[in-house]
Amino acid sequence: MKEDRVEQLTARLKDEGGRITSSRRAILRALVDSDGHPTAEQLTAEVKATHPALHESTVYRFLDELERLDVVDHVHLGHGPGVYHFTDDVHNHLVCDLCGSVTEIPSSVIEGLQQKLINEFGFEMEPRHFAVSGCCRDCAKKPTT
Amino acid sequence: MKEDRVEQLTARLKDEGGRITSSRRAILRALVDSDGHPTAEQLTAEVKATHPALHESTVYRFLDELERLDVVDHVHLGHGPGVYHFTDDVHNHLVCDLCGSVTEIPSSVIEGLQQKLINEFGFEMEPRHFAVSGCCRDCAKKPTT
DNA sequence: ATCTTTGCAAACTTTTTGCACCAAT
DNA sequence: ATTGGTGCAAAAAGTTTGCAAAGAT
Repeated sequence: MKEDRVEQLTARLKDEGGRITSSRRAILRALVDSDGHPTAEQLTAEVKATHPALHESTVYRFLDELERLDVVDHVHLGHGPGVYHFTDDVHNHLVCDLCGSVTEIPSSVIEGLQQKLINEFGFEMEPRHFAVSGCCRDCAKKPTT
Repeated sequence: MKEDRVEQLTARLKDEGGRITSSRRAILRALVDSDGHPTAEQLTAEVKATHPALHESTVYRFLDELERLDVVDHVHLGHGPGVYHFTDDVHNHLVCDLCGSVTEIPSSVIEGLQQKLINEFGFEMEPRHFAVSGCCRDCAKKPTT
């Protein structure tokens, strides 16, 4: 349940010494409700509908806090703003350079590479902060416009 | 020879209808000389030493032009400014989230993933615009500071 | 002479910060 | 009553743009 999710997270926040404000609850709601990869701006807009005074800086600050608690993570999908998602939603992103479409892929797809990087370079790839850019199936079909 | 490289590129530019100015030649020199991944800012600083009037916007515009000609490419290694490199210098980057170090890896390392993405998702990964973030060998050793 | 390219200043986008006020504990 | 969170405005940081002057062809 999405309600539960919000409650669970506010409890977590309280545990860590954080305070629960209506802004925060509303931002969490928006984050839980958005089944996608919202930007800070989109979250702000969403919450402003019911909470007009909310400022973008509050959203950024709260998202930072949530990142510190390892609850959310942000990814750069391309040149635009970063997008946020829950850390337990583990997957990776294929971003099309041409049309900007985002395809989620299960992390199993990249496990091979992950292992190789550890073996050969001692590098622990962070699969969450990782977007693969390229050209999606649809754009590959189209003649170069 | 690096001189040759600059000549070859100016010739290429001329072919495409571009004009060769002293700024452009100097930017190309700086790009050829830098054996790394210079940012637009670093290139500007470099060239300004001998060409003080140069403006950052000129560098950006010229780099855009070079990208259009598929001579250079830019990569986002992390949160900072983009870095530029010649497209024929094909390699990939491992960027450490903690210390920011950049490890170049041969593209052979990622060929497996590349093939998998084509087979499973019809997605043509663009290996040049692709940085893998994570934790490098050295930082993995250190206790979390 | 023409048409690019340049330098400049100013806008723009995304994110961060300083500060006084407000609100949760 | 504390202390942390908020709104605001302003500053960063990186990049782009409009424009008139300068320069390459």
